[in-house]
Amino acid sequence: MKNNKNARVTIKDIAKYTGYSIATVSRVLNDSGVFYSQETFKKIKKAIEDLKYQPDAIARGLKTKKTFNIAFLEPWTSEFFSEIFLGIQDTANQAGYSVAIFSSNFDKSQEEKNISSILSNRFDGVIISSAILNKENINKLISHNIPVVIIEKFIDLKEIPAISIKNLEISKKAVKYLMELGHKKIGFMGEPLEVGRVDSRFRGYSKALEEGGFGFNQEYIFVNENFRGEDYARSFKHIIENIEKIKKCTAIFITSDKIAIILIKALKNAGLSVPRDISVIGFDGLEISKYISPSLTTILQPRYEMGSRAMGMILKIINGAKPENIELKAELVIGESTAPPK
Amino acid sequence: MKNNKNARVTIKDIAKYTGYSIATVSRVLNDSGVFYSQETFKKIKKAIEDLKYQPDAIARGLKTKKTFNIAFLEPWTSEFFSEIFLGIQDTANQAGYSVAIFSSNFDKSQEEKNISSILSNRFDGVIISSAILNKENINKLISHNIPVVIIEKFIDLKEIPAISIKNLEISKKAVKYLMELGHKKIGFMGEPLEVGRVDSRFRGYSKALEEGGFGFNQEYIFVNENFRGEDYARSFKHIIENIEKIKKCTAIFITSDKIAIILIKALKNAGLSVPRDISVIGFDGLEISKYISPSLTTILQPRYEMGSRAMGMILKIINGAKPENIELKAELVIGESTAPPK
DNA sequence: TTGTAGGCGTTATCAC
DNA sequence: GTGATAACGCCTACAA
Repeated sequence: MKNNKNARVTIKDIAKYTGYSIATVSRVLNDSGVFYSQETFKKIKKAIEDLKYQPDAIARGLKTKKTFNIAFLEPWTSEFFSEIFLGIQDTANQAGYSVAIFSSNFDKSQEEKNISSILSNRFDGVIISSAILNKENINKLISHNIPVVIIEKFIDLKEIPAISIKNLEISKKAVKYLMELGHKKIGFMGEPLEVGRVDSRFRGYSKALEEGGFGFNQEYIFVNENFRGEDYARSFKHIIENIEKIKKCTAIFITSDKIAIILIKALKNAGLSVPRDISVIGFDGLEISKYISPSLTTILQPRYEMGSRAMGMILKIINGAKPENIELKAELVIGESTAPPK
Repeated sequence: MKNNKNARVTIKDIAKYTGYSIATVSRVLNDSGVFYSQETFKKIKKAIEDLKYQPDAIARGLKTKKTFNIAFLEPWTSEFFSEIFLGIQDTANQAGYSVAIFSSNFDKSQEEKNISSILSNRFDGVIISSAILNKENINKLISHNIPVVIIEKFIDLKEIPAISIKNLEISKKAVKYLMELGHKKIGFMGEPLEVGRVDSRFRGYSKALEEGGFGFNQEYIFVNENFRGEDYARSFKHIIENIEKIKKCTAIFITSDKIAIILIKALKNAGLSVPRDISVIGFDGLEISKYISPSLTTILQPRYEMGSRAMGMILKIINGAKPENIELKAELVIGESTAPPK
């Protein structure tokens, strides 16, 4: 039963090999009930083994309209997304789905291509944890009726279920912690407010100051385009250029561990030490943040859970339900980068 | 021309909408020559716009046996793989291919699932930059005649084209650099030799010692299972437990930046300072390594190029050629973590 | 319990 | 230049 070339083994080959019809083979393949005898089942299963048959998801999908593939959109394959992805994958696998990652590399036209590929390949669902650079793209997905869930990003479409952490609450808590240490000149540093959930983090920061009876000081706000993306050097340069202003703070609350790490380096370059001269709080709770010196005080996001819950939402939508938005709790982890002001 | 439900717009709809046959529509779609008039072309193009038609890659793939999808296998979505992926993607896109990432999360059964999904979904090529935990899996791919290329991993199958850096050469150079600084007690730390290309790195280390007239000292070798994977805590613990032995070295060459960073922290915990007490050289050249203190002396791998060349090899195989193995040059980047012994 | 046949959305081989 | 029509590999009524 050798095919001349390397032609795929199909359901037809199994049928010929066993003497059954393709219909029966298909039934066994799909285990879809009891419409075959034990013997038939065994014989066909054996043939599948013998011939190393691999079902053709493409042909199947064409017929069934289901591919059992989920797409995960991230901006960059960084450590931050690893555990989110792990959570997604575990939950997906359990339900019989596979998940493929699409990275936009912060590029608009790449995002376009990814969306187009997802559409063409009929993914059954899309989990987005990447800034959508072009809103049109998301409309394409929903207009094709593909279930979409957003993780920790702001998108002003109420129909799309979202999952995020309690950014405002935890940010407030972090800043209050700084206040409790005795800090009065507390800065805020991060990407532009429209990125991710930076706006909520900023509101948490403001709220904490307000509730603490502190005035809001524009001088202490370091929100800048240069912090966007993955260009470490650009962030570093920007900090160096603004070091004099930054030095006026005794503590800074930052929207990511990455920027926090860069800041600490820049301060050191300028002859300042963390936390002796300035305290620093990051955001994300990356593993690496525990192993640098000083280790970071940071906000740990429950990444695995964010992923698995997001996938759970997708499954709900696939099953016709309408999931509620979810807000998970984050945790303030105290490291070595914060101390009372001198 | 509204379909009752959200049915996909098909080539048939376009045909009906324009009055042409599906055959003609297909021709225009594929731009496959000049077998239609300008007018036909325009009309059909317009209809595609009007109806927001998205070609169905699934149906197309069923017929053509080509999906124009490439799979990239990584063990974990870390920063290290970002640029490799970027290189792959750029080259793939240029040739009209999309690439999806599959992460095994260091899990054998997940790897199994990924391979199975890739097979079922008929990916046109697979780029592997993940340890293959089960060799059977790779055989599945080649027995299905799917082009495979390996990046920076050791796999004992001569038929599979591989791309890597000159591990031996650059490792030797790094260790010689330590010797030039005056170090005599130089250690080697990393994952078991069968991981990735650790064996070549170890050979480079040994060779440098040998050529320098140094004896090889088993006491200075810290190769251990605990350095495998992404468990920072486990690596840290292992180092702490062996700190007395490690202290006997005045310099250590390490197989990854990640372990190097953890080592520096552990040494600090033990009251030792890098590079004052011990010099450290990492491997990979991650961005973050420049922004910790001390910044790492490390070996920079040309990640983007590794990716784009790997994709180039896949394209060659698809076109029927047999690509040669490639060895790229890496670069020793001097940071703050190395100094003469005290 | 099993087989026949039509169709999923395309492409490709024929005719016209 | 354009239009029927048969595949591609699978699923699924409908028959038997």
